[in-house]
Amino acid sequence: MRDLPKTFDHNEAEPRLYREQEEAGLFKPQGEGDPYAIVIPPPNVTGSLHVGHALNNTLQDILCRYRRRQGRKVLWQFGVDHAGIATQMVVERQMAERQEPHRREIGREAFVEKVWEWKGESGGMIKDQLKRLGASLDWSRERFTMDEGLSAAVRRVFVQMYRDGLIYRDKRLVNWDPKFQTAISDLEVENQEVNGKMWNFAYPLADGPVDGISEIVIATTRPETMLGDGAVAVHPDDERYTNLIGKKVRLPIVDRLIPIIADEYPDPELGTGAVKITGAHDFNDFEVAKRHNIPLLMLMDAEARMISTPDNNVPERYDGVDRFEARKMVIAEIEEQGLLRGIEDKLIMQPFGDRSGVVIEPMLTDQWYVDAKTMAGPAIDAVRTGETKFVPENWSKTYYNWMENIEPWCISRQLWWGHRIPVWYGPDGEAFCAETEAEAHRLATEHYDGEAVELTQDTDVLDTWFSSALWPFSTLGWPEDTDELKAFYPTSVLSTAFDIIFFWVARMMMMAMHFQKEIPFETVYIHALVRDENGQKMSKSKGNVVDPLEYIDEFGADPLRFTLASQATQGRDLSLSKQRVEGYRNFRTKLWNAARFLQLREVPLTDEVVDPQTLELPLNQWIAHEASAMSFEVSRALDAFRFDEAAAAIYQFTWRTYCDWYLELAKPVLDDCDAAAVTETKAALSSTLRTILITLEPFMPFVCREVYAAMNDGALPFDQQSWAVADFTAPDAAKQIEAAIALISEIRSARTEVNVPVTAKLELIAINATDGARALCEAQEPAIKRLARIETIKQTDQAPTGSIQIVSGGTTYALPVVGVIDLDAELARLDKEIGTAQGQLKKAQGKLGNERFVSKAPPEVVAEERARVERFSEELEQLTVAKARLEAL
RNA sequence: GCGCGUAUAGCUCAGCGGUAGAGCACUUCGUUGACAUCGAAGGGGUCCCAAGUUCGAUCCUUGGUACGCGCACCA
Repeated sequence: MRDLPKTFDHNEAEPRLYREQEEAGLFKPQGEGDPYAIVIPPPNVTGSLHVGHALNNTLQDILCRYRRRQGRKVLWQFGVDHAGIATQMVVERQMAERQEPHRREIGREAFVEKVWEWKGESGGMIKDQLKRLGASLDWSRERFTMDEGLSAAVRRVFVQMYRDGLIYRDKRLVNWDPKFQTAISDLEVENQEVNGKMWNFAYPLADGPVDGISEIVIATTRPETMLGDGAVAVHPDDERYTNLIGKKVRLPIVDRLIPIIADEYPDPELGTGAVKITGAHDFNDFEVAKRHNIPLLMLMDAEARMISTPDNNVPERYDGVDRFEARKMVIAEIEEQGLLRGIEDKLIMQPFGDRSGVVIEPMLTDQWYVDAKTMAGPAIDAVRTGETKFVPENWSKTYYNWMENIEPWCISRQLWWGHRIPVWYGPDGEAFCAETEAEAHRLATEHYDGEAVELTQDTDVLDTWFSSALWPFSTLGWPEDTDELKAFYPTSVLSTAFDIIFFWVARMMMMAMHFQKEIPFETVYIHALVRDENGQKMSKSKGNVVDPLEYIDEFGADPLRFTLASQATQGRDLSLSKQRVEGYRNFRTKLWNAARFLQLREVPLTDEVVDPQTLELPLNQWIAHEASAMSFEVSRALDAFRFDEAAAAIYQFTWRTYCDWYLELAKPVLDDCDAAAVTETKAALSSTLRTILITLEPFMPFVCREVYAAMNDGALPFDQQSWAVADFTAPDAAKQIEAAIALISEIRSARTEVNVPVTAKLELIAINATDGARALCEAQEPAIKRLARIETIKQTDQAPTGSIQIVSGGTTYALPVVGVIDLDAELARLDKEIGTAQGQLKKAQGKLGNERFVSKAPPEVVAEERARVERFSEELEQLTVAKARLEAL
């Protein structure tokens, strides 16, 4: 046993303790137990630890440490995501800051080289931060979505899906990000409401007025796209326009003739009921254009600047003009021509790139797609049958909702950082999809009848989420048939935030069901969002972002972890407040000091196993009983992912039960009792502390390890201690100690209320004590004396005059306080007690007086109510007697 | 428009068909040998509103109010 210093220095201890664990190999799968695996949601290589990571990784760490101690062979798989757009953006920005040439100038290969360099230098930051949090990840198995093995997995999957027809190339409208000049998926588009305008333009009828009508007025929020209009559509039932269907209008500015067509799409209630159709720049219009065979005119280049081509007929003055500038020009020209029929302010939904923040442009391009609809079927079934469970369960609805309406997944990105699409093209554009270039050549040679041809690889890379979707099996070594894959797949739990269900969880489900024919994980635990202490969403612009590392600096990782766990309830976001972290820092200190108390009394941690059955003292039986209950409660809660309940149980037990009561009640035993009682109590003090350390360790690994190591006297190393605690109950002992606690509390309360000086030692007189009360006073005499500041305990059948009287457990106790008693205060106190008893009695009697309650309520409820009536009337009687005596003085 | 969620103490949140809880904050008292990062005692709630189901509703049902989130649409 080594003396614990007065305080726990987390800044010194935590890094040291972490190193010790890592060096001891504790984070690697150990033993031959039932495998338990969690794959970490791979942080971005650009990432740094934010509160969401802190929460998620704390919870995963708790699960892993808990399962390890249960003897499971635990793998917590670490890895990092290459984060295509995000990383390319970071590196490009850095290059710009250093005034280095743009990536296009240095070329693809050199740029990718630079990104790898950058990754090597600054990509590991989050690892150190996770270590500071205490995350027990297996660093030796670190993977990267672009390492060799995972890249091979990506190619295998792509080729397989291509051959199965689940990946295909298609020309359709995509969400185009003009800043990054790449396509992005629907999920990467954020629709935001912005203040915009709606303009009404008149398109003159080409062949003169029809029934006196000479123009058709369309409404648009995007005037610049009118340059590419291919038609004007009206609803077939819209009587205003029936006569115009089939006529042509002269499109202003470009001076093209376009038809007026009838289609179900226009809503007669909206706008003018006539809709301009720009097939190449609007998703709805694209569908209409396809139905009516209307030409799709591309208006913009990759940077969303207007282009003038022989095809689109756009006047040359627009060539190279930014789309928003072009908008102004169009409006001005329309107005000049006298065709502007109105402007209206309007809130419009505008699509923005989630990374770039610029307005997304629908563009007609060739892209690669995954047939998500086909893939979704088995993934939906896996959740519906309960093979994979969402916790909390209601997230499965979100999952179904999305999966059942899933659209093709655009997986190609016009970026340089990422997995290059494994497709090579022949001179005639013929595509050869293969895992290697050599294989592509083989296919090509075969295709071209033995003729060797030049092949060029597709220049696009894959969506980052494509490789993440393989994470649960690619990190275990797939496509190789590894031992890890056999042992740890399917993984046990996936823990993540709800906003990533579509991006990641759903796609992992689809890929896993297709390639493993088995679920990727048994449980998807969806944790809450961390908000600031006012419940506000954290954001850089609000300036309310909490840096978890600051809390770790100030308080240590343990309190932060405990705070996050204690707040991790189901179905509600959590608010992270500094005060709460402080509160749990105090909790850590409390535990520390309890351990110091044991040291002071020379109680080390040993492995002298105390069989609770052999305990003699009710006090020790009681703490063993409580410790057992606590341990089972924590297990139950963790099994159900109720981190908050687990944290509450261990907190409550450690502070309230062990420190407040058990240590205090044990002191008189240690001081005054015989050697056997002292020995037994020391053993119980020790084994209960050990239970606390074992149970708390998943939540507060650092302080628990430090205390255990310092106090260990010949016991097993901490990590060999098992989670299991004897299932022990001692109802009689529990009853007695609870009664003692109740009595002591009531004496203390009465003393305070009647203003008895704290230092005054009183006599306690049990009046006509019940057998139980007699036994209690005898067995717990030292404790009652010490904790309630009692001089002597007596039994009598007559209350003395001039005393406070309390009723506890059916017995009246008198505390003679002649000279110090505050008569009015005691009267007031008794009145309060009487009032409470009366209230309870009335309530219970009321129920029993209700005929229907007695006949319909379950018998045990009725019986309970009867017992309450008895108890409260007795108590009331005793209190009334006490009051009468007092008044008689 | 579709879907999900929340409303309980001053604050942040648990909870339960039968007696309403925790942490923090607040009040009073306290340098008794683990702990002032502490201890003891205490104050504080129409469990959002209304109706219904029930012997009994804070809890279940319906409707309302307020707030939040996701998806879709808006020429």
